[in-house]
Amino acid sequence: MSGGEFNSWQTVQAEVLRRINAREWKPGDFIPNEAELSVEFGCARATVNRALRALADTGLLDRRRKAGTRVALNPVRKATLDIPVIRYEIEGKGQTYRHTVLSQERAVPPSGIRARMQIEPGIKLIHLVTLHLADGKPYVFGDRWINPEAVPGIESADLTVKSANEWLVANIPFEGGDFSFSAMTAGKREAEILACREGEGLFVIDRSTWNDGLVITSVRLTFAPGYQMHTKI
Amino acid sequence: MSGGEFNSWQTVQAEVLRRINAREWKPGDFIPNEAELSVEFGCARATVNRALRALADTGLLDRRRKAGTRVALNPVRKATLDIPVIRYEIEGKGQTYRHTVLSQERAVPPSGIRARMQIEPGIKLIHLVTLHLADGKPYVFGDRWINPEAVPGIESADLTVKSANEWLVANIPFEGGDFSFSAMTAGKREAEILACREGEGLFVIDRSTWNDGLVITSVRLTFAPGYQMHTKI
DNA sequence: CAGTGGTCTAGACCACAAG
DNA sequence: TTGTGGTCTAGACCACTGG
Repeated sequence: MSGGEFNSWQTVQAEVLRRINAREWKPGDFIPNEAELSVEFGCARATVNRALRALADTGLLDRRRKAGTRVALNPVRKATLDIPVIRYEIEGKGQTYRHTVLSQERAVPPSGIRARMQIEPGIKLIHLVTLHLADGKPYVFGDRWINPEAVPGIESADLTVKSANEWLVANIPFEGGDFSFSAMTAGKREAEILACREGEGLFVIDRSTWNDGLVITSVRLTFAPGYQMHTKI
Repeated sequence: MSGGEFNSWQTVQAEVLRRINAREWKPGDFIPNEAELSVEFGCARATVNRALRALADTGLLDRRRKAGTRVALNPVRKATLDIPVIRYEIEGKGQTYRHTVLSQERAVPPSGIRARMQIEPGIKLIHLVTLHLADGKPYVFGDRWINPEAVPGIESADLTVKSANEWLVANIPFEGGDFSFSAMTAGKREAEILACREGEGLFVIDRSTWNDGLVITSVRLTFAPGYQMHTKI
């Protein structure tokens, strides 16, 4: 019964996982507390803590002070997904990257963008449409709004050299971002830009990033047909 | 210069973040080692370690033994996204959930599925097509293949009561899964099942889960138009 | 109130990899 | 070889929250 060499947190984690998988601890069950497990496993409580905390982070355990630790009832697993810069994504596949600015202007944003970015009516933002190409073929195009108030220096940047996204991540820190993933149907504009047929299903990412309570930029990335985003648990 | 009350790892993390954002530590720069920081911040090295490790997990820092810790050069940020059970997702919005089995049979899978699931040619799997409805309207349909070798008891389960996904997560442990997100164009079949127009763009999730080196199930979820997946950094 | 997880500490040893 | 992060420990106190 008493454990053997469970002195590393990975070992403890593996054993806990084994017991969950073997249904020795079933979903909803409380498991022994950290002190008890540390005795059983012959290690420090901090080691048990690290192992259980990691499992809780993935959504497999549910931990609450005083209540204890239980095996999660509804396994809402958490996957982590990488948000790469498009250039790295393309170059990582061994393809050559190029991007072009289709248009750049100051304009009053539509209401949807205004709401997303918490902008007063009538304020003009920078509106930038860019196309990113992999091996010369359209890969994704970005329809981006930038709040110049939140981005000092953007006016003087040459965004035809470095893409807006790259310039922003290199120059403007941000606290957080919202992402949403969806699909859309290619209209005339998308079909032309991405060189695909009208009516094709396209993968879309909408992203806003903010800092100091100010929304910096909001962008819609529309990918050419065939794009896939991957992740693992 | 010497820090004030940086005795919690969150405080240390916040200060490190501030320095990165303020460009006191620029992308690519090495930052002081843990021992030095623990002296400066007046806390234990373990506290600094926890703070820096958390930042490295989000992709903001790059840490290597002997080399040291540097501010990440290419900011591949990591977002975590929840993989909920569809019923909970729908019920969480206050809508009523219902699902129906459109077909269930044993069949030899197409080669794509065979490759994904590492199945020998000619082996029959369980093929299950289900539709999930929110407030009576089509929400998503699942085209699923199940490896009966990896899922004892599936034959006797009534999957019209509990959906296959729910039955699996409740009864079959798994080590990991692959996810891919993409878009497709609604064909005749999708349009009929989801009650949408042919040619609409649809959001698609392909997921495989495995355990003990055996692929348990592979499913393609095709969502009705308008579906969005959200996450935050 | 009291039990549980959350965290900090000081010190120690180890594992890895850069030089 | 040696510096750096990675981890373990034993003990302590704290914070939250269930009863």
